[in-house]
Amino acid sequence: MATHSIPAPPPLTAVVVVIFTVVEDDLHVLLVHRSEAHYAGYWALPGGLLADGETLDRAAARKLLDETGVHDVYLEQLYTFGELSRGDGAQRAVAVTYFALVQHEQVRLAVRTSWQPGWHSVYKLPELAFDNNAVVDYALRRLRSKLEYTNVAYSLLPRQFTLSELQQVYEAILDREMDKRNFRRRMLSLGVIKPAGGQRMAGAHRPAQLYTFTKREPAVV
Amino acid sequence: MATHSIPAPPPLTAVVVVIFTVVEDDLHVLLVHRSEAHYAGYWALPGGLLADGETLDRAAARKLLDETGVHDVYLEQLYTFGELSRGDGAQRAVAVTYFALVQHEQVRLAVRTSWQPGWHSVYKLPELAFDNNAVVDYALRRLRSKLEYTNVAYSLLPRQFTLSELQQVYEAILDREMDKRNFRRRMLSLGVIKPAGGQRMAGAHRPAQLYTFTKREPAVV
DNA sequence: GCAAAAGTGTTGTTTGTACACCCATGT
DNA sequence: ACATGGGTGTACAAACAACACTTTTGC
Repeated sequence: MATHSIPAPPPLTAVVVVIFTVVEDDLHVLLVHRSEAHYAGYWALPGGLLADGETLDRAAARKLLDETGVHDVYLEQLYTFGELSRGDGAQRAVAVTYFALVQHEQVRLAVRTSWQPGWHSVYKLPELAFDNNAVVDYALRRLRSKLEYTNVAYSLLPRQFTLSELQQVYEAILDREMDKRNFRRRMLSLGVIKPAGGQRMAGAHRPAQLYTFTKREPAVV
Repeated sequence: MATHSIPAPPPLTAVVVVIFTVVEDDLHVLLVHRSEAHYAGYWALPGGLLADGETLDRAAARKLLDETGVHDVYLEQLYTFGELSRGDGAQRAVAVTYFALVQHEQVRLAVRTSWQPGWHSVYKLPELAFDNNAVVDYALRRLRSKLEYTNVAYSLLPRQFTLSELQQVYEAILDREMDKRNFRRRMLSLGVIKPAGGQRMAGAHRPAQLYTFTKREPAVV
């Protein structure tokens, strides 16, 4: 318990980013390995302190760029955690969390021995540092909900894609199978995608039509 | 611009609460009058600094109790604002915003000459301090969306109420008129309310049946 | 008996879900 | 010719929206 005579310093402001990507029909999140004293040896979400003269959104974008090399992707503030247990043990911290959606083909993970950044399936996560498991759960709930009424999936796919690829992204995130015909009808009637004109020949089967998102920026549909 | 030699102190953590209530078919928000140097004379949302050893949720509940005397009402974190312009002009602040839903009959506003706390219609707000107009807009959007798929309205009504009273709350928040029959059917079939048994005799017309919320705690319906 | 708010049903439209077969290609 | 994934239509169910008259009371 704090005493009256020695007021605690004000909490630090940290920014934490849940970076999602879809790799081979499975939803993954980027984790780094902690070597600091507190929670050493645990996997954790990437994060860091807010810098001088930096807005929260810019700090989140900077962390994302540092870890993955990507920018201009979907990035949204999630929730701010202010549990007393947060921080390095001595100094308390308030953590403003964000989530981001990236194409894993565009990501170049830093190869720093100490951090070991890497993708982990959200459905098979280990016990993470702090309350990071809860943060991922929260991010996943938000992502699932946004997927239903926005075009956020644009940030997980290249400019052109097939309907099957789009459906695989939805299925990976929602963790359930969907009907091909209903999915196609819904995507087209909501106007989130439109035919791109080309085809993709891939393997011993009928070529697939290519589609693009009508907007590659956040939009409610 | 900050120099290299004199690092700015870390931002302070403030908590701001958008307190909504419905008064006579109109949605109101609680504002206080600023007398501090920065934005002196403007109306603003109630808020204050996070205290030592206090979680964000507790700080928000404390502010709510200080301003209104109520507790155990619906209170949800909204968004965290980290614009550089926030703060008292010298010291930067990060503002974690919350919104609360109260019955105005239960509120006892502090009568402090300097603050002049009072209810203002959200549809006729003046220009507020900082970006507080944007905060109220954001809170209103969130409230409207929650109203559609949760039972949050419980926090705006007494234990027993008539269907017309409930409908007036919905109409004040959504700012549109609704059909009596469809509204009644929906509320009952979703199971958010149930008949309380009694009636209310009020004026020269048929008495109204009383209802209660099946749960007076947050629930998704 | 009249004014005022409470209460009540039906119909059409839209949205969502379930479901099975043919098509174009490479080998 | 066959294996592979791409592409298409229909029928039922559920949810939602529009709409008007009768009931109970106080005065």
